[in-house]
Amino acid sequence: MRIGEAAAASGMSTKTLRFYEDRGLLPAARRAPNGYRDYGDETVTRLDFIHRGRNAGLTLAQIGDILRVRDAGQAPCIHVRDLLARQLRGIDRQISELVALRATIAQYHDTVAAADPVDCDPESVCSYL
Amino acid sequence: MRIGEAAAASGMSTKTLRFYEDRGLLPAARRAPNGYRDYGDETVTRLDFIHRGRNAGLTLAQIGDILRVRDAGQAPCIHVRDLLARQLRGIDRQISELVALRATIAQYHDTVAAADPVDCDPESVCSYL
DNA sequence: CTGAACCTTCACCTATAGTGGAATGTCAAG
DNA sequence: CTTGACATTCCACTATAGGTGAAGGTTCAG
Repeated sequence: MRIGEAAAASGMSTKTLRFYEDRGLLPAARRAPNGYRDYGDETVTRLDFIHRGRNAGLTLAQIGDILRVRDAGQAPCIHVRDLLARQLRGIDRQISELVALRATIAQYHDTVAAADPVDCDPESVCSYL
Repeated sequence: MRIGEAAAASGMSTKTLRFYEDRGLLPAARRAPNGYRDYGDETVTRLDFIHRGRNAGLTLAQIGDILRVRDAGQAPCIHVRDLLARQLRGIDRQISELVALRATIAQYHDTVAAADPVDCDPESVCSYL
């Protein structure tokens, strides 16, 4: 698969794929005889993982750490295990922050929804927004 | 409470507090006769909320939206309700991304932890990190 | 009276995550 | 055999977020 196809399949630009390679999120791609990058299907899977990580608010650096650990696969040392444990704790913390925040916002929402919602003038700027 | 105390109480710099005021996350502070900002305890609570939001991965803009809606309190219009509903959906999406990611990472972690973890040479750079 | 803490304004900084553009190479279709 | 779509590298530039620094001036406690 050429870079354009991989980009299309993952909803990213070719620029972005080369950029990810440069940042170590994608391994240096196999090359066709003409020098073009030649990707396998696993690259699209990997790009989806990156995409999900981004959506979840992880930085490229964090995602890169995880991917590199996963790539290691065999012969994991104790430091790798600890890195993953730290990532898990960080994500757990982030999830519980979000859940708490969600509860707070849900409460505001319920209060607002319970009151008879007055439709304000759509022409004027809503003073709360 | 002066800005320095509020900053210390919330673990931020005075610069940051003025910056938040500028961005609308803090209301324009009451002023002492000498022109110094004079904060009440609720400001520290508010700063903590901002802090938690940041930790959860929300942007200042998102946090600001929530705070402004909360500040509105009375007379909420339909747009406010919709904004809150959108925020909730966004946060739900973010949470589910994180939960999915957590599962994936937990799986890597378990695999690694199951293997007999060899401690690698602490002097050399770990090739996976 | 001096120094720490405050005020404003404006510029600048660092990181993150890309994007644009130039100059060039490859290749399939017409 | 050229034209157009797609590819290559490399360097510069952009946008956004979230601040920080510096200049120049006031206020106040010791």
